[in-house]
Amino acid sequence: MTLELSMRERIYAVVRRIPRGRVATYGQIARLAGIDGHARQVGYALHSLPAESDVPWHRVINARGRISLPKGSHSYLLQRSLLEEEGVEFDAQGMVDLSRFGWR
DNA sequence: CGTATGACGAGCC
DNA sequence: AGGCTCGCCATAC
Repeated sequence: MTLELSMRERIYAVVRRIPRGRVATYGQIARLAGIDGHARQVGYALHSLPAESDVPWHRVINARGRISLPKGSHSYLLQRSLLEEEGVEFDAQGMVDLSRFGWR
């Protein structure tokens, strides 16, 4: 077995630690996974995640507190409803207050 | 192996 | 406020 987890596995491991009702940013995930500066790779890893994964991909949003998906797309709506089910609130502009819902 | 791509981010206009 | 540029760097092809 490999001594070093692949970048993807490290990313998933961190995302799995995000508690219910909280959100984290791509950059934050990269930092916690020990790959600071790889925010884009975090997005790439989540994008290629199988649908039946146990990774809570919906709890990851961008640094501006917004969902990084085309507004109105199927994925956007899914992510938003999953978060709202957990109690995360969105303002009129589809933005989440990271000071209230951000994972410390 | 070179080029394009992207669920990002910070900065500038 | 909103949009554009540029740096970033693993992946895809």
